[in-house]
Amino acid sequence: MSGPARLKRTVRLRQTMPNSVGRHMARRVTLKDVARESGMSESAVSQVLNNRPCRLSEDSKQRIRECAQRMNYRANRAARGLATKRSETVGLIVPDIENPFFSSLAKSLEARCRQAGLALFVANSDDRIEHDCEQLQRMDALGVDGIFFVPSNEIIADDESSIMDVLNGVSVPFVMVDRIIDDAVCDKVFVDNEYGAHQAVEYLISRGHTRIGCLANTRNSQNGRLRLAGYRNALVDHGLDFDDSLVAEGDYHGASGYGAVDALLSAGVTAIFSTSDLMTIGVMRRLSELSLRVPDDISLVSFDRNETSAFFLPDITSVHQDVAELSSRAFDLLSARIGGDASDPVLQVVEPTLVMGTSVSEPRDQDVR
Amino acid sequence: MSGPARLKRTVRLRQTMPNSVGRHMARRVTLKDVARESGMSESAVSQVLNNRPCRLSEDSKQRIRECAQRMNYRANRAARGLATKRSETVGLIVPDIENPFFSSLAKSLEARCRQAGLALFVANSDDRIEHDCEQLQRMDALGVDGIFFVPSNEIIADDESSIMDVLNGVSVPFVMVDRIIDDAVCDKVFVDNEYGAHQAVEYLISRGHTRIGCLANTRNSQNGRLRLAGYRNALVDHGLDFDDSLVAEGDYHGASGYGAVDALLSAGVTAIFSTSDLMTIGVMRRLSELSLRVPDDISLVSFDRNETSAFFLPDITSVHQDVAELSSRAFDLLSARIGGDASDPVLQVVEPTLVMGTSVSEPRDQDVR
DNA sequence: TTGAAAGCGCTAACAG
DNA sequence: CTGTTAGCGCTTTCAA
Repeated sequence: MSGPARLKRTVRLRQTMPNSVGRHMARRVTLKDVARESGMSESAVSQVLNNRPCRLSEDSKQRIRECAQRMNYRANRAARGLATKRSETVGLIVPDIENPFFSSLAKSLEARCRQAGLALFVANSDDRIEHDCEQLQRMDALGVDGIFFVPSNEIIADDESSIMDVLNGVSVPFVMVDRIIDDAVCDKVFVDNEYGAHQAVEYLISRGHTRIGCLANTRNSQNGRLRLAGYRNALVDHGLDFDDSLVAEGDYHGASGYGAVDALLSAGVTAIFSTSDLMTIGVMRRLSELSLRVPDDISLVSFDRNETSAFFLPDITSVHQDVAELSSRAFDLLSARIGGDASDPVLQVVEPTLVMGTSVSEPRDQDVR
Repeated sequence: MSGPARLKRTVRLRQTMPNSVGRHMARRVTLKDVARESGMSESAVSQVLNNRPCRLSEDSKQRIRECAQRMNYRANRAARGLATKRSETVGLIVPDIENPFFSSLAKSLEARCRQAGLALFVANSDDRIEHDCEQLQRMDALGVDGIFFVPSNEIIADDESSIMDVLNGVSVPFVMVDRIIDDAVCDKVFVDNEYGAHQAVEYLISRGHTRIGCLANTRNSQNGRLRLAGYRNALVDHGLDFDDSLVAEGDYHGASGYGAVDALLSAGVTAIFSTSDLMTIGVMRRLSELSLRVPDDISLVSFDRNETSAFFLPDITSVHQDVAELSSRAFDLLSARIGGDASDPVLQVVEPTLVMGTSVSEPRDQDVR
């Protein structure tokens, strides 16, 4: 349909700017330039442009401002930061920016920071411990005022020791969000994953299910283990046995959800608790291939709810993590620390809620055994 | 199910570190400290730690390295940047980090940058022109080495003039990605949206469809308009009439897809070309509610393909934008500019491909009219 | 009212 | 082989 000629098409064209070679990049105008141009001293210019309480004649002030404007002066923030030890910039490190939960967190934090006049820079660690360390040090060395940090799962799984050194070496405040390294001494805010799962499963039980499958990422996710724990505890709390064969291992991606369905079905489940949205998508696809309908043939509860999954049919009943609340708490905490608060580290828990959809009904026939 | 007591639970606890007040934040150790400690000059330390070709005795070198290590010295990058005019950091500005296309772009660029020893910081503009300007200036002032810039739609829609000033004032190279401001003088790399849409519609036509609906965001998306143009041109190229009533307006979100379906159906379409994944989700939901099956009752082609939509049933035939290719080109371009390349600005086009799924079949009965 | 001077932490050119 | 010096661009104290 397209010849290979269409591929790798590169157009080299002369743009609007007359005989420009590359883009014209003016040397940055500095404070000194403005000082010279306005006939004032550098310090005077600095004062005025930063609205410092200073006693210069209105005349001089005007002249300075006018000059700066005309010359299109903008302060070099790196230099300013060097002098003031403040950059009005904070960082966020996430394991996977493609994960809707984290991109939503990023957006939410960004909005909050902007309100406060801070810029937020997001870095992706790819869920790799060494990248966490790199980014942490880099942001610190670059002079951000504080850091929101969502650690890699690998860290929590492997060894906490290597990162502790890095963490201790960071010279700005940071708060740990969503995923927690127990030994770290810092503010932490996270969602009560265990409780969320507990609610979900308790609900299924209340609708009459007794053989409930659970799909969880326990291998490399602390939160995944907590969700499984919530599942287990809910069963136990209601006098049901925990049965290994009803638990499937997933990895937070669609394929693992897809692949887990058959085993769960043959174990005779009447409901599935899938502990992440992405996996739920895979589950639904497989169910659909098998011509099983939700909730008529099988009930389904999920975790999270992104823009995409919100449009599924049927509406999936799912555990909702309040990202806005999470961001807001994290922001307040970091903000206070940046402001100099030196009180003891704090642990804050955001409670998830079960959002009702239409993906759950009573089990079809009496349970087999 | 949970008393309000569980909400807003805040635990204030003493952490592992014995009588710490807040987190212990050591003063950052500086080059001077290392110099003093090792009995060498600052410049010597600097040379050694940066592996500069310098002629110091192995002995001194060792001592310096050992000292730096022991004192846990890490260079202040802001200061270094001030001195060297290089930060080894580049920025990316995207309109909406929650949009899977952009988060995927971010991740891809990040990987590419990391390979090259650059850190990538991502900023979100919320598709607001003033935020674009802010972020651009801020990154510039902070001393990044270059910027990947995906402009807000608003810019392209509203007025280009206001941002041109800002763009001209930026003192580091930048490349425009995916969305293009025509007047800007800089490297640009984008996907041929018009051609992608053309392929999609041509394919539908080849399968016998003549009444094809199009769902596009033309109001505030240049790329949306291009996709519509591709649709139109494909029709015309194949001797079909362009019919206004077969075009619905969307906004890239699920709800608009959902809402557009009924009108298209009553206009008698046998196939729908939905120009974005997110909208397609809404379309599918509505079709499903109406008990219309894809592709038996209606054919569907989409644009993009993210992790979520890849798991839909049926597989949606869709126009695929090669994010890896896009990033790679953008990176090479920026990289060259950072390296000093001053040749004329370049325009690069990445061709999208139509990925075959199973969402298209021949129209059911002969077309009505 | 205003400016000079010192310094933030680092690098680089040049002189011993 | 090694140290001194002079900045990078900005802020801030303090003296004039």
